[in-house]
Amino acid sequence: MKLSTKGRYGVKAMLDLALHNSEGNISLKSIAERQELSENYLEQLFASLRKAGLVKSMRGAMGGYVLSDSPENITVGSVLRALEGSLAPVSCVCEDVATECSRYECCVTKMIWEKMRDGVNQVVDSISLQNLIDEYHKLNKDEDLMFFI
Amino acid sequence: MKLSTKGRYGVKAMLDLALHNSEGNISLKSIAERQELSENYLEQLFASLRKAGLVKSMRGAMGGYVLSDSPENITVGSVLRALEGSLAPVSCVCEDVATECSRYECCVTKMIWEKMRDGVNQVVDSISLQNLIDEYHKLNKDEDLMFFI
DNA sequence: AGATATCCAAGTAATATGCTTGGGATTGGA
DNA sequence: TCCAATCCCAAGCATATTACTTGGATATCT
Repeated sequence: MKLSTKGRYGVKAMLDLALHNSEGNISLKSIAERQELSENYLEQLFASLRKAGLVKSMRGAMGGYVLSDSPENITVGSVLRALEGSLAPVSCVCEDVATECSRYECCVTKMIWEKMRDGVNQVVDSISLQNLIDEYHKLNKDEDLMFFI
Repeated sequence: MKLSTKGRYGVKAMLDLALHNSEGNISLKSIAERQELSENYLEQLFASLRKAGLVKSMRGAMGGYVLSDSPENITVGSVLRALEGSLAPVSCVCEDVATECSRYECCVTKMIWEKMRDGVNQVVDSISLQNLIDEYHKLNKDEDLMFFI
């Protein structure tokens, strides 16, 4: 039950963006270089993040992305769900597009999947980008690399 | 971040086994028929469950499987981990074989994955097969089908 | 005009999933 | 003693998913 690279890269990229939040538009090129990710692949991730309203984009020279809201108001959960879809462990209890199941009402195991879904959501919704920034500065107190995350 | 069919089928099959716990050896054939699963595929799942010590097997005619312990003492978590491996969302925080990472000590996002892992484990380890049996009887109070789960 | 960006749609190699197939070994009963 | 039922084991395999790459179009600043 692993996250795909979309979720992992997406959180990294969003934290990178948050750490450079005051510097205006941030290009995917610079994020890709700092985090050692494929720029073209990041494009796809940021298309989803933009559609989810988490980032705003500016095209052209000096263009790039900025967070749509302050880091305190963007949770890891919203980033992950924007990129991975529902974090439910089975599709029948997805918040977005729960797949139909004939015995939905009498399914015993459904209770498990719902609790797992809620447990995961509770964790990721309680972590904001600001929490990650704070953690970052705590870990990198001396050497301020602003680099690998 | 979905479970594979191994985890889903495995929980269903283990609940089926628990519901027939008093009837001696239960063949995969009968479980496969009741739950509409592939018998051959179930063989693979039960190989893992047996290695994990969750079921005991008896070969030959009248053979089959029984739970190794009472349903109260077998958790959904142990079943899922036996079949899916660690439920950690990324491999660097797997309990079993965490993959190496050069920046393990200074990784900011690691905190997220650990919390997700712990959150999921807490949920699934708090649900026993007996809890599912109780739930089953509650939902099927009138018609006692002993069939679909 | 031209460099630097985002945007968008396909294409693709590698990997994982969800089984099936084909055997072998063990056991209980006729 | 034989045979049917069962677990056990290793491979094979079609399909789907993943993790990108490629090739372009469009917008913006200098």
